[in-house]
Amino acid sequence: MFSRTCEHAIRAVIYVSCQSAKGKRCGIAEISVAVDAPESFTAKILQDLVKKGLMGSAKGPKGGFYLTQEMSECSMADVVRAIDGEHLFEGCALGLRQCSEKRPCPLHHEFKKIRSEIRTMLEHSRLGAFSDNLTNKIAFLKR
Amino acid sequence: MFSRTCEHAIRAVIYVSCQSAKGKRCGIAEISVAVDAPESFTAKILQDLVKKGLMGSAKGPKGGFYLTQEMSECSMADVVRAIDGEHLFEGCALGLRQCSEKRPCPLHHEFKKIRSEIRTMLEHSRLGAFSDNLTNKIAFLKR
DNA sequence: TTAATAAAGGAGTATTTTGTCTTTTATTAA
DNA sequence: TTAATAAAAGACAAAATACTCCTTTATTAA
Repeated sequence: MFSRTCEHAIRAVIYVSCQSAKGKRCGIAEISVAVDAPESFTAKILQDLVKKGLMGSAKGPKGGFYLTQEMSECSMADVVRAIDGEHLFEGCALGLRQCSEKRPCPLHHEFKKIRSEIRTMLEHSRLGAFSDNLTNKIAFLKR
Repeated sequence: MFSRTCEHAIRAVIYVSCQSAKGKRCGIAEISVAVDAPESFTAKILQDLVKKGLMGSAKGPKGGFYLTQEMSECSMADVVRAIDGEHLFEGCALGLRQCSEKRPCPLHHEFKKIRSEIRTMLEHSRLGAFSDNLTNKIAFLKR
């Protein structure tokens, strides 16, 4: 569904969002432990998210990663798009480059529904929406 | 969604099903052209499907691949399972190894629905069901 | 019974994805 | 202004996936 990189990204972003909600910045060391992802790889992924404006970062002591209020209103779909691109939302299930309504693959109509549900679901999930469940241990991030 | 290998597998199996419906066996050369997939790779993939009983094959002249009546009643889910394993149906969207109802990842409940729809859709798609649309050029397989 | 055909099997190569390591740059505070 | 901290950047390394090629085995039919 998502690339592994994207899985790491989503877990990290949720963790950071959760910490930001408590007014805390966090460093990669802390994040990578919290979401059980390789540290340097996580660093690279977050770098990417920062470049794409989905996360904030500050260098030096007291630095770290964070989400602004605005960022925490971004959707999961934005994160997925930033890392994996449009593929999940647009791509043909059978890999046909020019699969379309007019020239559909045999699974096109069935998958259309699924894809649109995935999209809708991800578009409606705000990054900030998961903090509470995490904080109250109703949801988990460790692999 | 599916691995590329699995995309090739599904396209090939649909093509073979379609030919079998017309009483024709087909060789890898023909299949790989029809579904626009690399020939030797397709050969390997079909080998796998044959081993797993989802397709039949015969060596020598007049040989080739085919689906029996019984095989054409298998589901797309069977093909996906044979190639990509259970992951699509079971795996956690965020890659948590022990994501479950009791210890869910933050997206667990949202994804549960999606996954079950994917499964249902694939379980209900019989391999034999696509021949007509292909034959009548209502659906296509070329990448 | 031999030649031709076609899949099976095995041992690779190539590409992409995942992940690491080291150096550089920016920020803070003593 | 210097030492410590922490992210950014860039160049690699490892692993997984995608794909190829060559040899072997089975089948058919002349």
